[in-house]
This record gives sequence, structure tokens and C-alpha cells, in this order.
Amino acid sequence: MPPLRRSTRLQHHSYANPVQYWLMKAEPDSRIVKGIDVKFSIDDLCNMKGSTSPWDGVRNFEARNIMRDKMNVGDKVLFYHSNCKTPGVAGTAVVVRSGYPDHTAFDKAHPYYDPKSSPDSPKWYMVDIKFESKFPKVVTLNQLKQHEDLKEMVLIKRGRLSVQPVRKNEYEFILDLAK
DNA sequence: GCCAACGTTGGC
DNA sequence: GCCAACGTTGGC
Repeated sequence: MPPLRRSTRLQHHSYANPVQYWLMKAEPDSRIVKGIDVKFSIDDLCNMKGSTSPWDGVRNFEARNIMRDKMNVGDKVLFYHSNCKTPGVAGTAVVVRSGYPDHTAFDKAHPYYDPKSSPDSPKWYMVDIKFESKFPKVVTLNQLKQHEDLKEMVLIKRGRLSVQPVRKNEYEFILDLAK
């Protein structure tokens, strides 16, 4: 029998996942929850070490499932400012680490602690994202609502979901609005 | 700060 | 597995 051969070249670039698009909501204004400030804006992401941050604290199953099962390194993210004076898309980011357990759920002292989650059987997951761009001006929710091309967006049709899918055409349309 | 919409919990 | 009660999201 000939030795089993495996092409490293193929492994490196033949089966890459196609880029997917997401929208992630963060609150740019200070708000204290169980003693910590949950504020996180596009500037805060930019100012992180390596302009990269874990997306911890998501405690919703649908959003969790997206991060755990769907998001891939290289996927593109619309960074959305919510629960603030001018809600809207503030910039873009890229997924740099795919789903892994959200350790803030294991820490009794942490506001995101969940006794039902443990390192052996994690309930909550997160990804890491890296800052890519800050729009010159926030593309407001109001603006988004005015475009027929965006009326099927999960953000518009449904709202209330902190990590959600975006169609490629929607992503590109919003990048155009940002110019 | 209000409150509608909707996700989650838990008794039955 | 239903569904009432409760909690959270998030625009306004």
C-alpha cells in the first residue's frame, strides 16, 4: 500500500468557509448592571489591546447558538449601538476567533455568572472580534428603516436579538450608506 | 422612564 | 407540553 498522503496545500485554501455577515449589538452609554458598567462602543473595541475583544455576556439561546455554531473566523460584523440616543450601525469588525465557552459565566463574583454553566459543561459561548472600521457618522436605525432594500433585515423585522444574521446585500448597502 | 414585544421560567 | 407570570430588550 502506498503511504497515505494528504495535501497541506488543499487544507490551507480549498475548503475555506464562505464569508458570512452578522450584526452585533452593544450599548455605547454607561449602564451599571450588578456593579459593572456594560458600556461598550466601537471606540471601546478600537481601544482594546490588539483592538480585539471577546463578546462575552450574551445570555440568549439564539444568539448563543449563532456564536457557538455558525460564526467563522473571517466573518464580517456590523457593530451596532443600541439602547442609546441615536441607535444605529457605528462601524465594522471581523471575527478573529470562533465560538468558545464564555468563562464569565463560571465566576461567582461576575455579574454574568450563571450557576448552570460550568467548564465541564459550558452553557454560554462567545467569539472574539477585531475592530475594522468606524463610520464617519453612525448609520442610524431611522435611516435603515427608510430603505426598501433593508426592510427584510432581522434588525428591522424583528429587533430584539443581540447577535443576528445579515445578508450580503444588506451589509454592502449599509457600507454604502456609511460613505 | 415608559412600555410593547417577546424570551424564559416553572407550576401543573 | 401548555401557558401565566415574570424578566429583559431596546426604541422612543
